[in-house]
Amino acid sequence: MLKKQLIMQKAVELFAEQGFEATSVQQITDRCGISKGAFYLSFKSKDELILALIDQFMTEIITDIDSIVKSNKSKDELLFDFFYINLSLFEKYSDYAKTFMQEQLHLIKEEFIEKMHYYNLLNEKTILELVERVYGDHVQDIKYDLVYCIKGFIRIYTELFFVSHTPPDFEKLSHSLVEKTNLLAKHTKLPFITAEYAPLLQSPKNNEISKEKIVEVINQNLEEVEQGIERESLILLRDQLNMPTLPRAIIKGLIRNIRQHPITKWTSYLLENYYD
Amino acid sequence: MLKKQLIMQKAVELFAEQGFEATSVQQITDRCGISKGAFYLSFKSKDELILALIDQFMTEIITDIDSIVKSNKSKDELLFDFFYINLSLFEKYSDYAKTFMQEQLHLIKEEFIEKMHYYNLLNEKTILELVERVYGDHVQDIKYDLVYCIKGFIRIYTELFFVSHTPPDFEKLSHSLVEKTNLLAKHTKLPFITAEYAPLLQSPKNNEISKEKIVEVINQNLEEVEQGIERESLILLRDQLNMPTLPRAIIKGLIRNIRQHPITKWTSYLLENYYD
DNA sequence: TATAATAATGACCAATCAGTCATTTGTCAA
DNA sequence: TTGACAAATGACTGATTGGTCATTATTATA
Repeated sequence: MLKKQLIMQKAVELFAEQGFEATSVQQITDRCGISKGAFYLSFKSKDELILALIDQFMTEIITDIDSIVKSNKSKDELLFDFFYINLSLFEKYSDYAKTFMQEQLHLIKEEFIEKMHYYNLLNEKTILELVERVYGDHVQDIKYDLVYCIKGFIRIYTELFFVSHTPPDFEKLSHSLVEKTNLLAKHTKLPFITAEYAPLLQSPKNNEISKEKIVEVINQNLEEVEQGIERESLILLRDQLNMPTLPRAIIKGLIRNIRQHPITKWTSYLLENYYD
Repeated sequence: MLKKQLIMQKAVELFAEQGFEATSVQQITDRCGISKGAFYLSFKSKDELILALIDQFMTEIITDIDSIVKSNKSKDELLFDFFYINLSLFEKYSDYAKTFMQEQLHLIKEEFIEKMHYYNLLNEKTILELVERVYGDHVQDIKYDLVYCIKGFIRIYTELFFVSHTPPDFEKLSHSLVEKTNLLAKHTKLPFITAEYAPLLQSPKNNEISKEKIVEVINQNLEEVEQGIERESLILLRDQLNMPTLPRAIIKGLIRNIRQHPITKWTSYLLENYYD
């Protein structure tokens, strides 16, 4: 399990430098100081490594952002924190971001694209929730537009940091983006994304978080998490999925218990959105 | 020369589908219905093909957009037309856009990245000129921010079209983006990109358009353009670069003469910016 | 220390690639 | 019809790839 993490870490470094088509398994194992054969003890194939990296990166980002949006911060703080965390995460995981954060990047294999698509929709849902929380019903007609403007802001300023190599002032940028978003929210009269585009955002075909899927993820978690509050909470939560008996407050509390742990926080995100 | 165009056309199709790392020369020649050897009669290497494609796409886009910005349209029309043309061009050259329009895409070779960087800076300069023309001195402090917001808008809505496969309504979107840009231009008080970022935009190291470079491009044009107004204009303009004698009005007129021709319009762009 | 079980190795394989070049095909004028 | 030249071909090469597997090294157990 430790070896696996080492490979993923070195691999994403190389991918950010060269792209994964251009990075060979040999290069990865060389940088890890292990043999080529050892790679295939951790991953069945190079593709599986890439899928694992996408999962690791996207679940990390999405849970942290969703956590901010769902926190009980004031409306004023909320938008600022959202931008600030978002930008900070992209900096922290800049190797991942460089490798995967291009929407229609050449992920060649359909499998990769689908996965990114799925995570992207989850992310859009979170941003939509943010907009609704911050601006309430006043922005009903323009909320989808706001989601895309926010995405556009983040995209282009992140790119600026990647290209310019200047030390980023996330504080200043976040304040600036809050102002811009507020301006658009208050004055926009001509939204572009109206009803006909909305379905894209509202959980299409495979965007749904199913009970079975969550149970699967929990069982996976249980293999990796030792004794402790998290483990107990996981087991109780799994039982609740199959046979609900406990009151909502308790369930909420159990979800809270697994919010912080790096292995289980994705599960808490899934559950939180399952019970909404 | 015709063969070269065929190869470029089919190649960019395949690149948009698979990315160029994953596309083999054999695949390209198969789709063209020619042999592999014939490819190397038109291009010295696969890399040379990619560089040629970047040149073709970026010069096409940049000249057309710059042409709009430099036209004598009213301020009201200008911004709308800018968005409309920009979006239309991305649709027209969607295969190119899919392949190249990802800023930090894995163009692996330093050479590719540099080229894209260069063109990107030219594009930013054009957008800056647009902002200055439309909003005048009122936006002195926030103009660089506006440039990036405009880029962000275009980026994210283009992506939306690429992903959603819905028929795009450029008219509606352009109106919407005009409104958004106007809002930001009128009310923004907290710009992010101030003096310290500005140098990035103001013709750095290799962003300059040199006389020698233009002469080189003109000589290349002359090999491809037959007799006609364009050819005569090119020769006169080349002479003017080496030994200026004619008044500005005449030079402007000569540049106009080569504005429309597909082969020479990039030259007209270079000259226009050389004489500004 | 001896034995079993697991972890790690790297030579090897088949497939694929960009690029080459001897050969063939096509196209002229004489 | 012939011959000279250019255009086009595709079998071939050497290098690189993802992935395998017989062998070796390491660790744990008795």
